[in-house]
Amino acid sequence: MMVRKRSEGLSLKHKRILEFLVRYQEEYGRPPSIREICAEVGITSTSVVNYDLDQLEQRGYLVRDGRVSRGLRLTEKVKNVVTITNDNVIRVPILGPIAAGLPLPDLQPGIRFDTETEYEAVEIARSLLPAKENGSDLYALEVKGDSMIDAMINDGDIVVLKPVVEARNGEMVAIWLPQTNEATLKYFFKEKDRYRLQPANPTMEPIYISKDIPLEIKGKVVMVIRKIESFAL
Amino acid sequence: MMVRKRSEGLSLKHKRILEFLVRYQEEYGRPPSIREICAEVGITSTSVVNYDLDQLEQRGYLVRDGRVSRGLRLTEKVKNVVTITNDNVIRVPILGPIAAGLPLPDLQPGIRFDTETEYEAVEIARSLLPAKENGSDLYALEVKGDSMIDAMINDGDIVVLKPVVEARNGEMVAIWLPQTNEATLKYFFKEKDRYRLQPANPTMEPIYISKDIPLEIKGKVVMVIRKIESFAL
DNA sequence: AATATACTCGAACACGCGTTCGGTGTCAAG
DNA sequence: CTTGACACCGAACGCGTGTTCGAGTATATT
Repeated sequence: MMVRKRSEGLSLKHKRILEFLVRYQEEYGRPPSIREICAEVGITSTSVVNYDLDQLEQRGYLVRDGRVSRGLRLTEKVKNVVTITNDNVIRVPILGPIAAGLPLPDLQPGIRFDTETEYEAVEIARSLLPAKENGSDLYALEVKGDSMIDAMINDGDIVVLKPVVEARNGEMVAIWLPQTNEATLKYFFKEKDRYRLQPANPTMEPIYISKDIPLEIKGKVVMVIRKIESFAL
Repeated sequence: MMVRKRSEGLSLKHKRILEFLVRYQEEYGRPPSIREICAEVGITSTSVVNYDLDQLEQRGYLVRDGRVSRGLRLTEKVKNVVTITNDNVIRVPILGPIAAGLPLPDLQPGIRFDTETEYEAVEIARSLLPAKENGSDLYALEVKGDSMIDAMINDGDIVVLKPVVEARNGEMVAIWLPQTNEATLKYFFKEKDRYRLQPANPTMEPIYISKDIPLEIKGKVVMVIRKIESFAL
């Protein structure tokens, strides 16, 4: 018992095929064969898939190159139905400024920023990130003022962070100190009874913070980007 | 009569094949068949192309999926040989290191780096560059050591430069001082009888250099990228 | 009830395509 | 000269793959 749709629309099966086409194309860099589509969608006969592909072509979602294996190309219209992930570039939302006297934006690690609200964003080539990092939960902050200068981070720089609440020794993290109302970027080391916050500039002395003092880790810095326009005198 | 190459390198034919693979992939969204490669490169036998593809796989330029039609995927390494056109990302070649005691790589502004030699490269999203900058002549240097620390640039940072030989006041430039054998990055100001080289760190004092002293400007810094792995103790 | 339309199936066909193998010619090392 | 590594050829094999056809089933239309 199949669900019938009007001839103009897309049936559930059509969408499954389109999704598979996109997924396969992203993974292998080539379209699947008709029989591979059969296996995926659960159709036993190649002629049915052929039939469906003709329909999808007729409705403008793809173009078929007759008589060549894997001869189909997806069109722009597919983007109306299936979200296509670009493998080269990821968009990292800039959640706000970071400065000594400003609270850091609150966020729950793990949640994804959807397209509901619009953010400023920086685009980062995937090749700049570690291979294991998929980048889906990264966020960015724009540095205001000179307070991070001992971390070799200047006014206007953009820091890209991965949301974490705990840090391993040696990682550079964004820290919020509620008592002194201070946000800062430092290399983080946990010692016996204190935290050692090491500036990135090796000529500068570390700061020690007792474990009694509240300290919130907001994220781990994975990248710093500085766009240089001209000297701000 | 064919030109022989050493087994480690890439012959002219290999490059032609790789270029065709990229071109075909960009146009059709799938790899060509072996016989299509035959027709393109002017080889009559499919076994030869098969032979060459095995070599290219062995050298890491592609991955073959056995027994499936058009079953090959290009790897990142291909980008060292063939320029891949992509709207979102530009590839900036890393010409070498920059350090206090090292000469800066020589280059003529305007020339394009071709595929003769292989470069390391960084990928930068176009959206990070000024709109007018097309990015075709940019190059990058990898900072070695702490000598640029007064410019807030650390060991391992990557600086992206635009090749210029003259600088306007307020631009950050890569400078080579032949007399003291020093390469450095500073904000550049031309004054009456001297140059003023201003560190990026505003708490540090500028350096003054007489106009009699030779000074070569190698490029204008347009971006600094810092990838943070972990603290190098 | 009869007809048309849409969808599915299985099978067969013919060509596309990757793979393998024996053989030829070239060049450098032993 | 002999040997072996390397590049190339042509042909054949066999499976992958797109295509076509006849038939069956469900739903809607007349």
